[in-house]
Amino acid sequence: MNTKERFSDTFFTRQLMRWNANFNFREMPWKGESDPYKIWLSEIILQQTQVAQGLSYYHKFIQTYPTVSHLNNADPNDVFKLWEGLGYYSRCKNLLFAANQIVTNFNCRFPDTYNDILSLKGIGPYTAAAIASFAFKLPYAVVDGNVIRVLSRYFAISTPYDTTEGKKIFQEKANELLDTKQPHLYNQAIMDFGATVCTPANPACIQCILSKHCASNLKNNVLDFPVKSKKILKRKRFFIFLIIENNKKQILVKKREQNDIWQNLHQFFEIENESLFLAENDTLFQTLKTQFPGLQFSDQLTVFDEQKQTLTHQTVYSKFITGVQLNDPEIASGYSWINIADLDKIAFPKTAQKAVKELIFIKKTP
DNA sequence: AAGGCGGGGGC
DNA sequence: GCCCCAGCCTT
Repeated sequence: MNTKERFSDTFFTRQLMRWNANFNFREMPWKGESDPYKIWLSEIILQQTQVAQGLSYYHKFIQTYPTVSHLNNADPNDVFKLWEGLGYYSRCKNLLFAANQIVTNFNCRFPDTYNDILSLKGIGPYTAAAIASFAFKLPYAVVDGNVIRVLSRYFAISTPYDTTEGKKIFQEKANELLDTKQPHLYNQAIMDFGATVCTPANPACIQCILSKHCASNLKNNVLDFPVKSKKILKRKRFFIFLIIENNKKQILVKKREQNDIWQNLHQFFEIENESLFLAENDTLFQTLKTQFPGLQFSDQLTVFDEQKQTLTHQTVYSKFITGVQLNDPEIASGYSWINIADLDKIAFPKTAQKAVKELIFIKKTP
């Protein structure tokens, strides 16, 4: 083998496929699956989500909605309830939208060309390539976080991947490297390789069968790759949620429809106010009483639960307060009453789930 | 082109 | 604390 061949694309691909055949012991339920519906579900669930985190959701969804028709006929609230806790809730909304696209535009049959798959809501270049290759053996190369990491290190690509130019470069490189005769095996192989060998921190370069030809490893700067251009700014949010109860064991809630976090999930009566949040309880309760004459605050006004949640772009602080009733119905416009016993049928953000659980628990214990 | 979107886990 | 994860949509 001459030098040119050793450092060629075909060398990379051949070595990777060899690793896959002999040393890839990663197991996942959808591996080798050919039902495009199941592959689609697994891919949507795993967008920006680690396998371990998405696994139980995959099983729940397959069991509850075994076909695209089941999903399309479902009550959206039930689907969101099943998605509850997984995050990135627009994925769930788009899942429902796409299920309808498949039923109405494609006569209930999952589309079998790259462009038709790409036309479905919530499916971008990565997911379209994954479904096209895994379900239909079509020659499209996936580019996900794993692929970007492996390629940027092996070829020492220093173009930031989160730019238009970077995306183009990585996609083109991935296309060149693809084993077009067995794209499903190749795509699975490179992602498994990234997830188990060429990991973000502490990559296993010592045992890596590609390390002798890996440009960044040869320069001893593996951890400088991949290169990213933007830094995420984080802002703080302070929410006070009043758990307003009537004398029929009902709680005031509404679905979050605004352009904000937790769209399509539910919330209690919301007050977003930093200084109020940070105030002492006495001051907080006193201010609430004067600012909301339409509410009636009991003597046992208490902070029921307090939470801090770290999201990608925000740090969210939440207080849940009980002991509040309604004087003036006007205050509650946009909200509606729900039986406490039914609170577990609708989806809430993770940060509210402790409060929800305790509410239901209290209701059950007289 | 840039910004927003959840929650969990590794270090 | 910061970074990453089988990315995508909207503006």
